[in-house]
Amino acid sequence: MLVMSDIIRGYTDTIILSQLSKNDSYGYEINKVIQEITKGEYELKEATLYTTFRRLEAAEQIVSYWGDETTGARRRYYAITDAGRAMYKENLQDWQRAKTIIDALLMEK
Amino acid sequence: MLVMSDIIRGYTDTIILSQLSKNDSYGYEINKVIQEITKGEYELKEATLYTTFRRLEAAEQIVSYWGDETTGARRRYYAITDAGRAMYKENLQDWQRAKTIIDALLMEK
DNA sequence: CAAATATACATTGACAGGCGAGGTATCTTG
DNA sequence: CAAGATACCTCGCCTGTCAATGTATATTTG
Repeated sequence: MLVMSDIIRGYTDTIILSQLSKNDSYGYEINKVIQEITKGEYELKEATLYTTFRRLEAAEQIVSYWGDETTGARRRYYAITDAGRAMYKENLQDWQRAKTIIDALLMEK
Repeated sequence: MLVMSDIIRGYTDTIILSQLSKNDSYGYEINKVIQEITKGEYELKEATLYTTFRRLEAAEQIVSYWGDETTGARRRYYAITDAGRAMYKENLQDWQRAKTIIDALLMEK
């Protein structure tokens, strides 16, 4: 009933901003990194990944540019903006608060 | 952009199961208790609360019965079922895992 | 060399949860 | 008696997730 995707729901924006706060990257790579970090326990679905890019770009929290690969498939790189960094910082704080709140609400007496 | 409701999204079921695992209760009271526990930082919207009751009851994780108040507004009490307790236990574990995963994904290098 | 697999992008449409807005009824208190 | 608290409920919109589907290129393997 409650699946991992529901649990993580709402964090994809922050997760992607977090990755981009370290360095520019592209969709396929970000997904790979996430799988590595979580040891395969969590995978962003491609549809979700790309909708999230669209959303973040529309909100001007990231910008994109095409890579100049001369070989292999083309890559669309993303870079975080100042607004994105600010949002990321805020979301990090919210996550700390949320953890405390949910822990308190789920705590067994 | 990221609001508390998004953050808590997906946990309303578990939060309510958690409350009912302590004792039978009714909607209005559960909401009050949650506000107290979170010191007003989080409030379940009524629409959400009652949709959640319907969902949990349909899934046979809770059952309901009318209180026998002779005064005041009538109350519909809810009790957790065995299936509900099992689900609650599972969700608690999932929450622990989710915390670890999200922390890892949001951790700044 | 053909087929399979990996890399890399993208959209559409359905589904589910949250909730604003609206509604009903009773009791208490100033 | 008006206002506010207690207590319930539903409808319909919005938003995020994702299965399914599609495109194109490069590499590996039988």
